[in-house]
Amino acid sequence: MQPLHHRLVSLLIDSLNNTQAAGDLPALDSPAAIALDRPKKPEWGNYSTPLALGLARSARLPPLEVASRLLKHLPPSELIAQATTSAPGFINLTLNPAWVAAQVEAILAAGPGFADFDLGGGAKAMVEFVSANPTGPLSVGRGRGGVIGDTVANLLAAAGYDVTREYYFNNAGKQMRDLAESLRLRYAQALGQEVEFPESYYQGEYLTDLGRRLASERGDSLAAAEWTAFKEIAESAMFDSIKGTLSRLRIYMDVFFNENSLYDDGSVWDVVRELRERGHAYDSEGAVWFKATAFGGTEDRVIVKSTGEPTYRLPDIAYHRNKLGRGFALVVDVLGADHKDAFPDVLRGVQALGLDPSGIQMLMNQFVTLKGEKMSTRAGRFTLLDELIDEVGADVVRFFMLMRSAESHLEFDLDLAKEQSEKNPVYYVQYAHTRIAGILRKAQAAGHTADGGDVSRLTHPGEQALIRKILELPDVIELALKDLAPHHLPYYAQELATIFHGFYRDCQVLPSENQPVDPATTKARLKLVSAAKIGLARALGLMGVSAPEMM
RNA sequence: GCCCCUGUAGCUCAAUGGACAGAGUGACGGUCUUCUAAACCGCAGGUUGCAGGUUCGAGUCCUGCCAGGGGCACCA
Repeated sequence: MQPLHHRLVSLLIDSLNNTQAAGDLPALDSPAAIALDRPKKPEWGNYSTPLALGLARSARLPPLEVASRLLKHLPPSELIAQATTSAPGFINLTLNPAWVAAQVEAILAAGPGFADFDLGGGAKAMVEFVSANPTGPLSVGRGRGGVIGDTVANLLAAAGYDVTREYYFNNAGKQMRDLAESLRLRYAQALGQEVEFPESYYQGEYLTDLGRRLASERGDSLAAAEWTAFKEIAESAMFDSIKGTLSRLRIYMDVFFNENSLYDDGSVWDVVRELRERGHAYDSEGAVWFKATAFGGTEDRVIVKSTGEPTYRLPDIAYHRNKLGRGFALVVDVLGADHKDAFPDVLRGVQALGLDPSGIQMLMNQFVTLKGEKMSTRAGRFTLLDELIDEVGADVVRFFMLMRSAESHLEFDLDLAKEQSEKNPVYYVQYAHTRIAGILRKAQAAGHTADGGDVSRLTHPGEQALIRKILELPDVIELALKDLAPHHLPYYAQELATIFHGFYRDCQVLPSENQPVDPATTKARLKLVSAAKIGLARALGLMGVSAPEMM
């Protein structure tokens, strides 16, 4: 179902063209975008636009005059019941209640695919997220990027993209060597040896546990083993842990991309060679520099150290070229605040290779605090994502991680999250869904069906408001994608739940002893609540939150 | 010192440059022999960090300050 505002904007564009063609407005440059708001006051209709306010100056006419001329040429439409102007120059559109009511059938026909629409045209899109190196279990902070990335992937799929979820990691380098040596020492300790454990090593308890397990399972057979043996054991254990945690949050990656493969296939060094050939890399002080300043950077960057080793920037550039080379029209990098400043250099690198970086977008998320405590993996003073899931469950973790805009700091309110009551917004939304499920169960038991229900009876303000709200979901999806702002989803879900609860209060569906309901009304309302159930379930599903039948 | 993000009700946060800045939570007061009260209704709460500017219109854009977070490596 196409976002509703597409259809309304298209009417306004027609109106603008018609008005100009009729000579009622001079020829003007069409505005780049036509804003459409949902006004607060009922007398301003369901949608309004400041279009005329923007045109007034170049048309040399009062805004209100522009608005009424536009209205005169607004093409007739089944969507619109009334179009008015209001000071200082707004155009207000009221949806046609008959059209609104009829959409219930369309929602029911769409079923679980309701709110899907074609924006991507089947183009390949990738969301790269989590991307933690396998040096430890996932922290709470990683959970935010994980949930955000997975939800953006869901949104892209709903909007007609062919989506790949990708996890980028590096299992070489100093980090992994430190991890291996840390494990070796923990293993030695578990065997009863007195060893000094350097502060720079990984302090986390998970390695102590793993060391003990090794000691009990393998005895001292690893005492003389190479560090690479410990690396393999640790890496495998850490990936098991990471994948396990992600699956508890219903996150499943399509691709685990190893940075090493970019060395194995030579593409890292190809980048250096090509940058040199294009004149965008040069040697200085024994290192190879990327001329980032030629692409708007504030300073040039070392890509190969004087030791001959690449810096992190080089494989990053090679990786992003690789992404584009795999045919992804859209690439979303979900990054933590600590990596966002490196992103522009990656784009410049890709551009320097002669590629178009415009399809690569960044979704930065700020850190998560839990009870005000800062988290640091290396110091081992962090709260594990697994512990948080144990505490509040996957639904609450997902919903809370999505609730704040990504660039805003997220203070995870554990007390509220643990609250299994009306205070918790997750349950508030889920409860609306179970209320509907309850009505449908009861209807079935009592022999009420929606068969032959006439949705044109759905004219009550509570009914109309509910339908209009359900119809907003495609618009919310599009907005969330345009701004890469998945937090619009939990807000929408809460609004939809609120409006449903209001409907529930005002509009009895099934007859009861003290509340008789016309059988035809029951049938029509059964259709409506089924449509509301579809909308709620879809909104929850996009967030990866379950939609329970009973609570 | 420079760059990026954030600063909005007591608290946690929304608000594509549009109309009188909204929710939740907390406080207070109501509504259950219910289509499940995990709900609903009412009431209270604001100089949108500060100072300028841009325009028909600024929480939103620009400049300068202040505060918090993140970065500014031949670390990732």
